[in-house]
Amino acid sequence: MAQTEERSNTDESLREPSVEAKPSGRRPSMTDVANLAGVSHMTVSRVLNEPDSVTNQTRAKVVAAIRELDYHPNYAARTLVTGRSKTLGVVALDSTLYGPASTLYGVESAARDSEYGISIVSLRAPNRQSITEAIERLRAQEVDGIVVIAPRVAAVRALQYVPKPLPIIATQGAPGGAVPGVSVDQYAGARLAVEHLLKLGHRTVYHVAGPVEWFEAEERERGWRETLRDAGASIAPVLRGDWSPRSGYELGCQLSEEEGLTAVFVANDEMALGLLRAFTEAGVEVPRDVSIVGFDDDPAAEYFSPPLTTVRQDFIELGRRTVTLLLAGIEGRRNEVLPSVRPELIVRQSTGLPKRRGGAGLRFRPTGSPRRSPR
Amino acid sequence: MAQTEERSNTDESLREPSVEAKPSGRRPSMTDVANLAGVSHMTVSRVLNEPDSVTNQTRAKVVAAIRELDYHPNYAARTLVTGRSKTLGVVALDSTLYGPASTLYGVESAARDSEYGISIVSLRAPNRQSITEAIERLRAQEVDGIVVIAPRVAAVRALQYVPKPLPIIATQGAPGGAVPGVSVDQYAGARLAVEHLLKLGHRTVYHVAGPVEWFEAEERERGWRETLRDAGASIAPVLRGDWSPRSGYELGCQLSEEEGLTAVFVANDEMALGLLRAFTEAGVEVPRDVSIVGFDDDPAAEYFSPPLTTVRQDFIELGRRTVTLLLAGIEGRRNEVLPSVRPELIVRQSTGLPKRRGGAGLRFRPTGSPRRSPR
DNA sequence: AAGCTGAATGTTAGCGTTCACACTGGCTGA
DNA sequence: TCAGCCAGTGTGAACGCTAACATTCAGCTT
Repeated sequence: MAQTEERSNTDESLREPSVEAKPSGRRPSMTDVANLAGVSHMTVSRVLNEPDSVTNQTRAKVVAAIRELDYHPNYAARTLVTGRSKTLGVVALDSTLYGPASTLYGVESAARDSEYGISIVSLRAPNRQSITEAIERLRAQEVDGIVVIAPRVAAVRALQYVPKPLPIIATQGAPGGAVPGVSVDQYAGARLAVEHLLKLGHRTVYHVAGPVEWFEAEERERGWRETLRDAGASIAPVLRGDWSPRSGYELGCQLSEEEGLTAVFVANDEMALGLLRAFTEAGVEVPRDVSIVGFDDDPAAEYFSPPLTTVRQDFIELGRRTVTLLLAGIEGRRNEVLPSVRPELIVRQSTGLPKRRGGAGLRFRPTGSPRRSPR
Repeated sequence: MAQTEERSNTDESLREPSVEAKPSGRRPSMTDVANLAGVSHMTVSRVLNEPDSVTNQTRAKVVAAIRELDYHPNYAARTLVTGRSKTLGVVALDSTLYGPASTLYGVESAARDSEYGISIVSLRAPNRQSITEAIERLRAQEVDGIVVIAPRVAAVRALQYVPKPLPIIATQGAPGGAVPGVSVDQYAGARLAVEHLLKLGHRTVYHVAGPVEWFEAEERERGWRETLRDAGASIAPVLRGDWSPRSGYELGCQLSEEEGLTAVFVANDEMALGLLRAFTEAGVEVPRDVSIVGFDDDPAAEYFSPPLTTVRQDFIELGRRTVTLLLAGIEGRRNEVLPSVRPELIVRQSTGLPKRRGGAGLRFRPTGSPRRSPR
């Protein structure tokens, strides 16, 4: 009864509006809408995809029918026939860090504005196989393009093995690399940080870098190194962490024993927090004894002790540009180039004038409670 | 030339193995595999979906053909006919916070293990309309079920308006609520925190709660309140933040002026950081003057100044159980109940014995004056 | 007035799967 | 011996959509 399969073959009167409602129990299809509106399913399709090719009057009827039935197009069917899913894949590594999480948010937001959905795959291990596997997985889901928020050198190298010409893009990727990328200008950000320190009068600046193989880490390090070089300052050996507060802490313990240290540029805020902690424990006071600059402007950075001077990256904008570029690739407009996003220095209280020259080594403090300021 | 469209119509000899390879330029289809293996497309389908219903020999041939052509099934076609996409939708609010980001990671990881993909939609505003819209969006993408990592009361209420019986589940949702949910036992976590403080000798504990409308906030508050009540302690009015460090800071400024305050239970680590900062600025020393306990165990908490005593939630496990429950719903095994995840107290250095009885108001350095005002 | 044009709409044939059923043919049991 | 069965396989028809082509018919041109 519910199904009316025995519709007569001589159906001239079929095109009466409202005849033949949707068989209840199933989601309404384009044909159901067409029947209700008294048009062909193709007209419904046109109303959805190229509304201008349909009369105002017809369109109104169809729109009304769509509303009445609460019709939603079936993406699977559309994908099957067009070969496009209107979905972007995102490969994320370590998405609990502030930076990647924000970038993901920016990407999602921008994709939505362009009517694209987002499928996400996290990486378990940051090796090439894992990346290849993630990409395969997304390909199987028929994504139209892929964003990689795992800007490691190895990752990008792995991308080159992607067999089919699936548009792919890396955030914070190497500018001019084999895989197109959009990035915040890490190099410029690093320069901002180091120049700030130099301007305050520090004679040189130490650097706690991110892990090797990460483009961001490399660019920040390069910015640091070249700024120092340009200023004729001496260049201390680089210390290398893994972005985590823990690694910052461990490196901080080392640094607190370093003679003559007055300023550190740390490659992200999380590590800077670890450094701060290590210095506090060692009785090194920031910024009195040592100035610290971070990177990212994690919302927490403002509440560190002391509030952290850092370089702000606009991750949302980064996500937005990434999607713009990827969609350009998908729609065939290759080779579009977007300028990198400018970072911004946020000066807070973790930086100050260098300690007066000739002071004692850092690890020697006046006896007594090391934390209490002499008041 | 590349395309071989003119394949003859009289193709009786077509079923010869290896005759008629896939027309290059297109992704191989099931039929291409079938032709290569000398079987029907249906046999290929069976090899993929119910391998046991096929002879070893046949299966071997088919598998070989699949390998040779590097065949991957077309999910869109499968989804179209089965009505299932093997994709889970995730609605996330504020996914740059540590908790939600970790949960997302746990969900993704668990979904992958069950061969499900993840589509994500972020919420712009935390209102009901936005949630409904997000769910609509995911429904359009034909997800098989939805996880909501935005455990607000309003959100869950919105879920009840979901028209079709789409399995839906909320992390950290109300146990026994209208929408099923899995959660870390927030109530127990709060008890852990407050009992710890009480055991140290604090006569009462203040509470900085999360925003109203959040289940987590409510449960933590309830745990705090009941523990205090059970201990016969007095209950101070609740302060309410929005999870952000900034709100913690603002509330901390207020609290630092509070007479008789010796212990605070803060509903998450980010706000606790803000509190710490406010106290530091006000000259209130933690834990000497005031003890603080947070919630979540953000990896950064260990490096706060001082390192934060907090309640650890296993977000990964939470994500895992959420997916388990959701898949049970999808596969028709409704009403499955999973026990909540136990939280764990991590004692660090932000808690200690209460200030020696007596003592002036908090913003004054201890000078040995009696604390209990002889009222 | 006949023919042409082109905008608006309709018809048909897939896209690559799975589902429901039909067909084999070797084995069972009477 | 032969109906009956069952495991293994094949056939054809959906699923809901869009692409490509076909049709209609008002408004022109000639």
